[in-house]
Amino acid sequence: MFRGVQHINMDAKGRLAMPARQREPLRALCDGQIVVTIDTQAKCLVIYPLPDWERIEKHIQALPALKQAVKRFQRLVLGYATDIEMDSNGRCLLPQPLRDYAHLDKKLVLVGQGNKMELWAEELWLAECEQALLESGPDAELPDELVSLPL
Amino acid sequence: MFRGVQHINMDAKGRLAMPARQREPLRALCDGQIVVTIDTQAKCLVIYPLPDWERIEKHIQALPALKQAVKRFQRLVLGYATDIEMDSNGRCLLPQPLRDYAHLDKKLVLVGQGNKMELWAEELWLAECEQALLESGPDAELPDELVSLPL
DNA sequence: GTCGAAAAGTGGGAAAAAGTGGATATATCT
DNA sequence: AGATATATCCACTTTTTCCCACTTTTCGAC
Repeated sequence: MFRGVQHINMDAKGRLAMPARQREPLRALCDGQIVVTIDTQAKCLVIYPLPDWERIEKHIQALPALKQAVKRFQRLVLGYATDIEMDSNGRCLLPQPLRDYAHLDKKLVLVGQGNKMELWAEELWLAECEQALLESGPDAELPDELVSLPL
Repeated sequence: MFRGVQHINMDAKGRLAMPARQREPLRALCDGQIVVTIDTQAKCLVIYPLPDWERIEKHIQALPALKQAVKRFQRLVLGYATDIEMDSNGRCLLPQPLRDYAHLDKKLVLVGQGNKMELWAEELWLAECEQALLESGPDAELPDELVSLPL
């Protein structure tokens, strides 16, 4: 399981070192084989262990492709999905198109989400946090699903 | 499986170098034998490994050809479908009619879609992305199939 | 608290592979 | 038969990949 918020750096070649905390889980789950794609709802990337992604990919491909909105969703999410492997130093090389989409430069934030991780440009992550706290904070009106959560 | 968004160049002779990432899959699946045809719903080309295309071709041919709309679909998709082989350098020569249909000039984008790939003029791809992000982005009303996706 | 060892993070460089352009040979058409 | 167009091959340049070495941090022991 992937947990925790970690600030990490991407080097000049576009390589990012997986934090030690996530390395062992990654080796165990997928031998360092991950798939990175985009989140269409936010300017960030999502990182799946390869076997998990393959299941999700099947779901997405099974959708009715004649609906224009569905087809476009498939194009983005399947299109950007990229196989990536950790090198011997535990680093991953992110292809330019993915970096561009999420506006990644040097300072990044890796956010555990249980079965997957999210990768943000630090600046965008801070903005997202702020916004999210407005919507989930003390003065917010929460949707029903949240109100009834057994925390 | 074909994955990832890759920006590539077509040279003056209309040749395009398959990115290294896709070459091994292509050699394994179809020994470099592919079929390229048009997507009737978007101004792009689709690239299939030959054996996959042969299955799809059968399906299309089996459709009721007396329906005008079906017949016309067949004409386009079967008509444009062209056998292409990678040369010794891993390059493919795209016939003029296919280039014309998708408005391909120098800068192209190759988009993996699992079992097939799409080939776009860079300019049109960017426009398509923008449109798709409007329809699947943060403010979009998503169709039910997408809302219920377990990502 | 400080020192030391080990692990994690970082940068750079050399070898290999991929991409690109051009040249020569082959086929086709007039 | 000549000329044009097409295809195949070769050679160079650029990029990518892989690996090594250094710095920094963390953890543990004294």
